[in-house]
Amino acid sequence: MSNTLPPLSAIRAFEAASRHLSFTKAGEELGMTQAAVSYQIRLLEDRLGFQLFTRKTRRIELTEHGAELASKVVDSFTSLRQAFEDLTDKNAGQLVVSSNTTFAVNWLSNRLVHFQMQNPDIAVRILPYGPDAHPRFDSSDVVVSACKAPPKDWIAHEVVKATFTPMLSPVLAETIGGIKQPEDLLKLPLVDPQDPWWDIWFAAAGIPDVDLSSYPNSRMGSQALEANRAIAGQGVAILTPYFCKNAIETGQLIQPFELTCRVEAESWFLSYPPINRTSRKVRLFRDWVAGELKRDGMP
Amino acid sequence: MSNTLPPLSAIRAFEAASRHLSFTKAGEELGMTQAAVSYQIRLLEDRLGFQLFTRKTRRIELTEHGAELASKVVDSFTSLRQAFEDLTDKNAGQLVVSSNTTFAVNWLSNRLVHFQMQNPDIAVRILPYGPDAHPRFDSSDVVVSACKAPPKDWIAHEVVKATFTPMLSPVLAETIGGIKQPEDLLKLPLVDPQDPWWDIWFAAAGIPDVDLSSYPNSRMGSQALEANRAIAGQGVAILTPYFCKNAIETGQLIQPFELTCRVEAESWFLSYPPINRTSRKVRLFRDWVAGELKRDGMP
DNA sequence: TGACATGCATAAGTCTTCCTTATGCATACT
DNA sequence: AGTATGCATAAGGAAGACTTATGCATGTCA
Repeated sequence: MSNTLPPLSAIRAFEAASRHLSFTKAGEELGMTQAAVSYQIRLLEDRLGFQLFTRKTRRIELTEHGAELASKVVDSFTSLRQAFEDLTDKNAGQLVVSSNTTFAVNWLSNRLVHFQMQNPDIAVRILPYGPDAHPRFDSSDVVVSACKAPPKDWIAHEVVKATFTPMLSPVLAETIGGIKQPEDLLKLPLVDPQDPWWDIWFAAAGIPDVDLSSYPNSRMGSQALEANRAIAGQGVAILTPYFCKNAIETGQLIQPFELTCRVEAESWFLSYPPINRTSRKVRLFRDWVAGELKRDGMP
Repeated sequence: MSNTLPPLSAIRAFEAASRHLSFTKAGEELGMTQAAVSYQIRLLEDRLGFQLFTRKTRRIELTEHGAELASKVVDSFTSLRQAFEDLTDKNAGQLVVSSNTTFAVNWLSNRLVHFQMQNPDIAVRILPYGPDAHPRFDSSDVVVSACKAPPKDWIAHEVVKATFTPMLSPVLAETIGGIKQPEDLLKLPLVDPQDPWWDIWFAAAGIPDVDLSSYPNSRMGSQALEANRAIAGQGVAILTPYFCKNAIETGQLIQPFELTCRVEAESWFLSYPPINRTSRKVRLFRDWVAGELKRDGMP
């Protein structure tokens, strides 16, 4: 198959002209003048070496060859338009959020209903990714990731600062007569003792160089799971208080100390590439997240 | 369906890039640089509002959306290419000759075999048209018409001058003891007495204002038919000698007088639009016709 | 392990091509 | 007859496509 299609602008003009059987109307559809269409058609005819239209007075007719070509070209363009339309439709109506599991489970999951009720025309698809996976930067419209900085050039909004403090179930605390001092925590099992946050917190609490190497390693990697184990009384977890608000209010978890730490600049960021700045669905989602945070009294 | 396709050049670049999964290769195929492809893809991505390719190092991958779009776009372009290829193939291999019946029957029909033997790759299609019809200027590659001048701007070769003289079968001539003088013809029935050529010929023969109105009107309109009736002895026909050569040589017809007439400038012309000047099949046909004429001793 | 090759991104400048404007022509309509 | 409509054509202009040149990242090979 000789790969050399005639100039596409000429084909496009022909496609429209063959549908309208009028250069003038085709021009209108394509947003150009009659003369331009005429020029393009002639170009195509010269290129092919035969007439596509018969010029009657004030009227054009497809020639035999022209008619044959027209039907195929119109078909091709129809499916081409369909392809783009499908894509933009689907794309406009579907918001893909790549979020790490923690945020997805602790924050998004139980609020998303509100967003969907406010925006019934947008189907939200959450792609959660675990601690060892990477966000799907490419296939997502929006990414929520916990990191020090989102990809370069991306637009980023800080959602929640990654603070942390130990949490445990009141029942577990009672087993050792309550938690009075940080040291008390070491009497209990830790959920994911390998979490680097422990070192930082204990250091801040005045217990540097705590050795957690003897603790069994359960490596949960996601606050959602860690919180569940903590609630079940299986150990002490080190969690972000904001995400535990509900569990604390309902008495499932207690936060024994006010002291919270954070790794400098580490936060959850909602981010998206600049190209999405003007995207309706992205704007709506971003504003909705901001609103929710404000209601929670977040800065 | 929103009719606004993205720029076609961008779509074309995407189509090629998606097949090669390489901007460089796509550029080669399209005869442009890698930079140009990169530019067009970016254009398309900006327009659509999302990425089509993921840029890995020294490699690109289609995103989810990109892959979906690619399959459809490639399909569309494939059928588009196919459409043009079909057309040019068919067009290159098929020569459509619109010829008036006289020339088609008297000249083309029995010689065409030779042309087809010389050019087995070209399928000749003759569209004959009767005396009251018009040549199919549009749907033909070549037109053979009897007229004073072919369409303006067309390239025309005079094939046969439209000369004429009475012809009849020797049997019919014998019924009145042979044809000695032009007047003798009036003793016999005329095939198509309404043919204007009669007036002209009789006038040239020294018998002006001959009144043929009483003759039965059979209005054949095509020399082929008129010749047949003359051969059958049904009357005298006024024909072009060149087309009767064979019938005369075989004794089916006689030409009683040397006198031939013609209407000024009226001829059979082989003509075609300038666009076909370089067409192989048209060139071959034109040259073949010229060769045949030369063999017949025509100028 | 450093030198080189490969492939994409980007900026600046050029040049082509496409399009508009303006006009003419033929013809249909009133 | 006069006007409106539709296509053709020429000339000029503007948008955008493409090239050149360069940078960057990384894989490869001596």
